[in-house]
Amino acid sequence: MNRPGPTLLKPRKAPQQARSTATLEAIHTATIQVLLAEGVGRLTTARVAERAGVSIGTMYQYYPHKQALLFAMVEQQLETVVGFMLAAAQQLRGQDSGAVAEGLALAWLDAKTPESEAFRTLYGLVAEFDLEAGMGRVLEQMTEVFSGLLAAAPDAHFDDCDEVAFMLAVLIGGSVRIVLDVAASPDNLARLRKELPRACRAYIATAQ
Amino acid sequence: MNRPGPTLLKPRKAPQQARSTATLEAIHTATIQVLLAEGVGRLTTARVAERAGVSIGTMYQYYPHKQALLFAMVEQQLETVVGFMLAAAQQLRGQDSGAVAEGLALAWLDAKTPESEAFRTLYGLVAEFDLEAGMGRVLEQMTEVFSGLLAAAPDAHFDDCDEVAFMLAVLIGGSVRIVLDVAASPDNLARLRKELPRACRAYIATAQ
DNA sequence: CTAATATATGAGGGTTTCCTCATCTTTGGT
DNA sequence: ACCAAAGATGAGGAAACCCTCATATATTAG
Repeated sequence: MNRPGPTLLKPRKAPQQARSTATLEAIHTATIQVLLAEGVGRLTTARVAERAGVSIGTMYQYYPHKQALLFAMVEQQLETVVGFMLAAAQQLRGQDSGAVAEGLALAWLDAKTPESEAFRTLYGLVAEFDLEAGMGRVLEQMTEVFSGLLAAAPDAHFDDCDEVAFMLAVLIGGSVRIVLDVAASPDNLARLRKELPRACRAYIATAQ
Repeated sequence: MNRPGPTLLKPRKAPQQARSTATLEAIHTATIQVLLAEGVGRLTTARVAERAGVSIGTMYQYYPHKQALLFAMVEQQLETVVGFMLAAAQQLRGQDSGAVAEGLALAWLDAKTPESEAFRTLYGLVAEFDLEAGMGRVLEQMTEVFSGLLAAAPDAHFDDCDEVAFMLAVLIGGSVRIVLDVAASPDNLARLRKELPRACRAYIATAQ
């Protein structure tokens, strides 16, 4: 994997006037649109610029190269999800372990479902450079949060809290991802929403 | 997603002499090697040919274009996994539902772990064209097999066998995929191998 | 109003990549 | 030993792509 040095991935400069903020937004949404409409293989600077209604050069005022743009966008999406989950976690603190498990599952679904298309398309880029690292980071963060929540649950004590939290994160993250990725019919989503919380509760119950 | 018509993805011609079979093998392994060493972005016909020790033209004798080669390789990998799981399923037929759940989890792990690198790199291509369809197909097949197995379990009867089977497939497939993808340390694999069967058993137990 | 700064433009150089095709070599049957 | 079919070659045409830079326009502060 030829990951460019981290420095090279940073944006070139931040917008300072309202005008440029809008341009950046346009570029970002255009990127998603192109990705959706044409696929990763046809995601080119020219196409993005055209769809955004800006010139090619404008893009390069803010990002040193294509990769930096994509990296920034994925990074932002990941942060959104993490923020959402942290908020949900606060809501669940102190509840019984079963409720925590169910709540986390539902929260994850709520975080991912609405903009699932955008997520999917962006994750198509994951293989392009070293984004596994970013997603691994998110997984670790989630494990930590989950672990704290389970430790604070009044009803139970676990042998290895981290292990259970890791498994929970993996079960939730994995199943949601796979359904959104390869089988995102409303039907399957309904099934998932109904069964995943139950599965998580069942796992937690037998894990203590 | 600009999926090329299905016909266009078919190999150009099949090898008939031993020599060409070897060349094809060389091309296939070279593809994986390049993918591992350089990443999707740098997977070019020239690089593959060079690594395989054959000429560029030779590749195009068997595949009409790059996509067809990649498509064929992914397809083959998927078939391997399915075959492996079908064999495992036969072994589990007639056992109790808990044992079936555990067995399926372990079988899936065994199918995916050994060549996890090859799988990972190939799945990096999934976004390039319409491979979600292929993976969706596999998921459906697995759901069907799982469902049959659960229905044949002597110890229990489920309200909606298909639903449970679907969820089981999603839990197993998702968690294994995510760990191999983004957190494939030996440590995490050990955790998964220990906890996933337990989680599956727990889910099945509460689902009837 | 003016100067200084921020933002936008897009033609085009240099590179990379895909794939063809005319030509040559190897193989297997007779 | 001979030949038709199978297999292999690789220079190069055509297209796509990334990114720069000299130039032009908009905005803000003083």
